[in-house]
Amino acid sequence: MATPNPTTDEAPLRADAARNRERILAAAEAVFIERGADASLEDIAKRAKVGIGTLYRRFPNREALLAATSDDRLIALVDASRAADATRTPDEAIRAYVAALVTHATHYRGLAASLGAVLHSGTPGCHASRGEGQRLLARAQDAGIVRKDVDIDDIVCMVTAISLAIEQDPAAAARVDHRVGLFLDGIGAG
Amino acid sequence: MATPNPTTDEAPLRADAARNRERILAAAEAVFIERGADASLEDIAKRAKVGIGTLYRRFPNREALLAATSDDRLIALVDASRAADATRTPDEAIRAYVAALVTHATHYRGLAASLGAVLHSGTPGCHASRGEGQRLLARAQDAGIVRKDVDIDDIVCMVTAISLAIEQDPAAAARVDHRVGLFLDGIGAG
DNA sequence: ATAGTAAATGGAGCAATCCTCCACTTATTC
DNA sequence: GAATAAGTGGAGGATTGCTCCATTTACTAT
Repeated sequence: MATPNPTTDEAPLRADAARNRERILAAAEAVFIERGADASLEDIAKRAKVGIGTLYRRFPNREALLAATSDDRLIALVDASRAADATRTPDEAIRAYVAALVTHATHYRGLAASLGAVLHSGTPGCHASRGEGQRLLARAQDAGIVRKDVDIDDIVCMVTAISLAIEQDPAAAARVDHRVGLFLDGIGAG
Repeated sequence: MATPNPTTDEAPLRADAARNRERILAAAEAVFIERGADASLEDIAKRAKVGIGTLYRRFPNREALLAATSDDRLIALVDASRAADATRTPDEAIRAYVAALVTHATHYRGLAASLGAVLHSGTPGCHASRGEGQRLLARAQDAGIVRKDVDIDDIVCMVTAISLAIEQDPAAAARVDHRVGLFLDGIGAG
């Protein structure tokens, strides 16, 4: 029984390990919000009341930890987008989704710069959010409002750039919709 | 004589210090290109044959060093833009300038993410390049080919996005003009 | 129950880097 | 050729990243 869980190919965690994993994630979220994405991993281990070795065993590097803490929020964001799908035009839907991603990427300082890596990490939330982005993009392209040669990574770069600008100057947060509009007009099939 | 140099309010550097400053800048440029914007500052000091204390005295943090190494190139870029001004339409001029900024921002890995900070650092090159961007933008807006609600920071955001895309996938470099075109179409006063 | 074993743990310890501090050196001025 | 202000270098403390492995713990089969 190498693959007891059909959605992953990893053996299930032992009960104590699963508990610790959750504790690490909760601590990481809290510390990242307090101190930014470059916070000390030892601080996180300490707050989770776990040895540093345990943290590294479960999350081999900072990226993995960032991705894992993002996971729940990314999935929630995808669910919300799917739920609202029927009530929105393709244009509204993709704008709303991009704005939601920006909100996610500015949840704490330093996350924006890692967004690209997080969305390539292969976690469930990463897959889900890329998938939803692709779906909305395809829908917009089918509707003829976005060019065919735009892909999901173009969108990720756009979200990253808008988020970095907010990090450097929080006043830019007021211009998120404006900028999303600029970019989407830019990639529009005029 | 507190302000012997009318363009800055700092006392002029002693001859040896000015020499070392140049050596540090040259070393920084080389090391950043080799190892990216997060290279070790001690490596830079070593290559400049200067103590680490000297580097910190002149450039109190990494941002300052990044901004200073960008300065010459930014000024060259502004000069080139001004020189070519008479021969270009407002549209051509702004496209060329944005493309030049992208080239600058992709000069080494990690610079794109700092572009916003560099262009807010207050160095001469930073002022000059923002000023030139504003001039070209105003010219394009007066000519009715760019929306009135676009500002220089929107442009910087756009340059950042395109540059990040190139960093993640160097093949995207071939599509710079294409992407600049897309986004400038987007901010056009259609 | 309990013995066997594979998984999990924690933290000591080494390496890399940041950045400060200050005793010493050097350029400049009068 | 003093006087002095500016500049220098690098030792060293602090922080952090990450590895390694002796020890502990949860699960399983009997």
